[in-house]
Amino acid sequence: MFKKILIAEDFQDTNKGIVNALENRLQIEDIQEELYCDKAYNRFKVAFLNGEPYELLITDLSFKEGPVERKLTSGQSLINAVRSVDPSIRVIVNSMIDSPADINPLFTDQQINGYVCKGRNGLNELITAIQEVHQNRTYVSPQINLNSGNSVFELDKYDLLILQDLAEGFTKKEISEKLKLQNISPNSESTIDKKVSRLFDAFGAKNTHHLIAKLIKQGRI
Amino acid sequence: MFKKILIAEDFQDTNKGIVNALENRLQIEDIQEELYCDKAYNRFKVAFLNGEPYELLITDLSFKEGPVERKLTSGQSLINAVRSVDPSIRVIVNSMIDSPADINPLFTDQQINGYVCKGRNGLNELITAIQEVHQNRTYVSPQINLNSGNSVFELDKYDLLILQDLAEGFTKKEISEKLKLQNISPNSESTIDKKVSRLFDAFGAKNTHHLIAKLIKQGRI
DNA sequence: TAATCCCTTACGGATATCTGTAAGGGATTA
DNA sequence: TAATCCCTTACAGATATCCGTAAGGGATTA
Repeated sequence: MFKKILIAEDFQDTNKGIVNALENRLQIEDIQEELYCDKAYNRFKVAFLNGEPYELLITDLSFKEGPVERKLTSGQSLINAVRSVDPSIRVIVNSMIDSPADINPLFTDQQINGYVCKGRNGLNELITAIQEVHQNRTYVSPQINLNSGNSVFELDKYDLLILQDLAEGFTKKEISEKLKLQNISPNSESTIDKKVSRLFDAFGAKNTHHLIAKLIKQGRI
Repeated sequence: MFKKILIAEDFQDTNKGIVNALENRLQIEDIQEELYCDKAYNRFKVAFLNGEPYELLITDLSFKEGPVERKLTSGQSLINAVRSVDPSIRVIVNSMIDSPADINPLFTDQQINGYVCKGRNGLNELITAIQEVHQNRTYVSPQINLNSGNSVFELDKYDLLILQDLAEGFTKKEISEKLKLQNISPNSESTIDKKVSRLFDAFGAKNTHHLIAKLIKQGRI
């Protein structure tokens, strides 16, 4: 079993719950908890440079703002940071997010080793995930697999780019210009129009207000 | 100190963190945890009818759907239910919600005794809250008091009526017609225009997309 | 009573949206 | 090569939005 684990989780109650479970149920020798991504990263780096690296990082995705200024503000950025120090570090994400659209990139882009969705069985799943990852397997909470079975319309990165800009009040003309500046193609106002109209059909929305409202309520934007 | 406490919290890791803290730091004799509102309510009711009532309920507000059908789906409904059994039960809410607009009604309408906002100091605050409530005082996480100093813009019922219709894809012309049919005044398209423009200023939104996105993300619609 | 303020409403102009049509280009297929 | 399909783009017209101006009416105040 792992001997040295680092936990990044900003809610104190959750944090303690995880630490207790790992101590009592897995007899991990060296567990360290941090409430800030930056602190977690520093601790990770120091341990690595001292030749006593952590073997596993368990991290939340969302971290509240605090009184301290933050460089790393999310689990995703923490993962990138620790991987730049130690590409072989294994990572389990423990978060309340349950949409496959958000979780898939963690595996494909960031190559995490496990994903546990917080919930009524979350702690048990986390224990299982740790055991699986220790055996060099990946783990995903079962309810995530089930959900992804539902043929939900998948929003790709391009869709999200547009939708997020619309939700922030940019017009399609402005979005078109932004895409051109970033050399992202396609980028014509007309194509953006078409893409969004297609999403109206896909989500049964009457207009942009409706579409954005639906998607935010579904937690997809 | 309280001898008998009931905890309703659906995230297993958080739940365990709270239970451990209460056992170790407050030496509560009888702590019971539940992952579902309905189960918490049943346990509460049985204990009350047996003449061994709980003295304190600690509950989250948001509870995930589960495999079991639920009657009570939120902390608010759980509080109402237990109060109908035992009006004197003391209640502390432990939630991640931090908007005064949502928290104030808990005190004014539901007369809870304490509110703890989950976060990096949440467990310490919860301990303090329990001690305060035991002394018949109320407790609110300090960051909430600070926030409530910010004069939050209040959306009245008329605003909400319009915003909800906009979020459902109705045009201002359609909303105007709906209001006329319902004999709600004012109802001209022009006035609706003005109301919404005023909300742009109040919330720093560039246009309707932006406004709706902001308000939904804030949980106000 | 007269002045003032605020809310409602109408109207108009500049933009933005939504939708349909059609042209051009790349990829696949016959 | 030719036919086909799909994606991108341009364009145009009907609506809808955003925003400013101004008129009318009710309530408050001098």
